[in-house]
Formats: sequence, structure tokens, C-alpha cells
Amino acid sequence: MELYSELGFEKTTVAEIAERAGLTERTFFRHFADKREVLFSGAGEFQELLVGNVANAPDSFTPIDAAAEGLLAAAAVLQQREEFARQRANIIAANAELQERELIKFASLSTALADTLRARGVTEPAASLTAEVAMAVFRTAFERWIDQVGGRDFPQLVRDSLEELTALTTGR
Amino acid sequence: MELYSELGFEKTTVAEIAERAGLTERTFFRHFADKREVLFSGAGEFQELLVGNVANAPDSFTPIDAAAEGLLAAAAVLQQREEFARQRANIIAANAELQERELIKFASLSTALADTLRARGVTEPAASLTAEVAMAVFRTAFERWIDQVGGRDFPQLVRDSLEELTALTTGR
DNA sequence: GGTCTGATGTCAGTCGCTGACATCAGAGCC
DNA sequence: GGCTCTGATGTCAGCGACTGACATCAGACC
Repeated sequence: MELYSELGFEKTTVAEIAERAGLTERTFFRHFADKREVLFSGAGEFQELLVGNVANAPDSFTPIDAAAEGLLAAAAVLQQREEFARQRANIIAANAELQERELIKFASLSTALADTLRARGVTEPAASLTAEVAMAVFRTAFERWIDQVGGRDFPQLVRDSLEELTALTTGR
Repeated sequence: MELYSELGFEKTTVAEIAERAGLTERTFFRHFADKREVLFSGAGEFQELLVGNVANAPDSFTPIDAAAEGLLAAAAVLQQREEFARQRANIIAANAELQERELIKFASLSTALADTLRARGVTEPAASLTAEVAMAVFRTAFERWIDQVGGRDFPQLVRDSLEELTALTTGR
């Protein structure tokens, strides 16, 4: 993270990272699948957090509302680590390869979310579509949270985006 | 495309591609930014097609309906080249790096779509959210189109997914 | 015939990443 | 205390993607 912030992602070599960590390049690649993965090592826990809250939502909740439970929990956790989240977002925003990796992590989240909804009895294609739309809401809210300086409440931004979504489709 | 289908993407070296094309490796990289980009060289025209149809939609259309015009036009064109689209989808489905690249192309499309909606007078965050949701609909419909053997009508699948979307949110 | 330009070839080099094998420190056992 | 076993790390050689610098060459235009 230090080096990626100082030099930028591209200009940082794995050799430099290894050196600063007091390890070998080979060892680096034993801990991380590739140079990008460093910034995404927490993705697993993040996914479990989000999906877990969806699974535990009351049975009476609609698919969208169940998904929203997961999004809100995830947003709350990121809110806690705002500084870290900002630094990380800046690094990613500066590099296309990292954006690609982030997108596939989001896609993986979307798949996991769809699976969870299906486990709640939601049928296809509603499950996949809800999952995709929920992640779209999350991304939109995240972007707004990061872009602003003031530091508004991330979970609240998620709620706002969900409202927007409803307005979009009911207005047809 | 031939080599990627025969050997798989990873096992194909740029040297082999260059040889079959009767060119040099260096020349390959002058035509394509990287090994993956070969499969995405048509992305620019595709984007213009989609966005163009959104821009030309009647002013009276809601954001979602305007976006739908673009999706339907894009789906119709892919329908024309079904065989090519299938082969390409298979290659991409077999490789994670290619999926990453495809996702960022979709994201780029989403951004362009949001811009177009904004030019139609749609305000934020409705523009971004509509764009994201529209692309989610497109992806979902595309997946269903490719997965089935029968070869159902792609534009019709897009319409179906749009209906699903409405149902999702109005059911709250 | 001459010049100019854009595409291609050549070459050397960097960097990400991997496989194979050696080393070494600590855990647990006798 | 000595032994073995295991997991983490180091070492080394090598492949393949990608780049910069310079040379070459064919066709366009004058």
C-alpha cells in the first residue's frame, strides 16, 4: 500500500515490495496470486459479511430488501475504515488493471448474492437480476461516498440509492 | 480467434499468433494494446451503436425506456452474428483475465450510457443508476441468450428482463 | 527520380510470474 | 538432548508479455 501510494501501482515492482517487506520476490507470489491481489486480499471476508446478512434477513423481506440488508452491513463496515478505504480507492482509481480486478470481485459478489437469494427461494432470473441491481446500487453509493469530501454516512447513501432505484422503475 | 479456440487463450503465445498472421510479435502489439484486446477490438463501434440509439430515442421516453432502445439495438446486431458471438463468449468464459477485460468494457459502456442520459436531461444519480441497471439487464439477457441451445430471440430476452426488473421493484 | 510518411522488422531489455530444488526453523516425539 | 517432519522461505533458471529505439521498406505525392 505504501509503495503503491508513493510511486503508483505500475511503477512499483514486486522486487521493491519484497525488499521493503524483508522478503523475497518468490515469497511475495506465495502469499498473493499476483501483484494486484494485494489490494483485494480482504475480499473473501467482505463477501461473507455481505452474503451472511442477506441470508439472515427475515423471511418476510422481498428479494431487494433482503439484499439491502447485506449492502447496509457492508457499507457500515467500510464506514469504520474510511481512511483505508479512501487510500485504496485512490490507488485503484489511478490504474486500469486494478479497476478490472475490482470489477471481477464485484461480479463474484454478485454471483454469491444471487446464490444466497436463490437459497431464500427466489427464482431465476429474479435472483440474478436482483443481485446485479443491488451491486449497481452499492457501486453507485460507494462512488458518491468516496467522491464527496464532507464524509456523509455511507449506509445512508445506500438507502438513498435504493430509493432512487424504486423511483426509476415505478415512474415508467 | 482460431488459436484461442484451438489451444485456449493462456496456452496461445503472441509469437504463435504473429506467425500464423505472417507478421512479427512487435507488429501485433502495434495493432492491439495487449493479448486480450484482440477479442474486444469491436467495442468502440458497439458502444456507438448502443449510445446512438439512446440519444435518438423520443424525448418523451423515460430514462429506462430510452436506455432500453439502445439495449435492443445492440441485441439485434449481436443476433445477426450469433455464431461469432457464441465462439467469442466461449473463449471468454474459459479465462478469468478475459472476463476482467469484458467487465471493464461493460463498465465503460455504462459510463457512456450515463453520459448520454445526462445529455437528455436526466440528473444524477438517476443517470448513473439507470445506466448501471440497464447494463445489468443486458448482461442478464445476454447470459440467458448464450446459455440456451434453442437460440431464442435476443432482443426478446432483453424485453423480458426489463419486465422482470419492473416487477422486482414495484413489488416492494 | 526524389522525398516523405506510415507500417513493419530487428534487437535488447524489463518485469510479472512459475517450477524445481535447497535450506532452515520450529513442533512434536522418543 | 537428539530426531524427524513439516511448512515457510530462499535460490535459480526460465518463459512469455510488453516496450523503447533504431533500421528498413513500400507506396503516395511532388
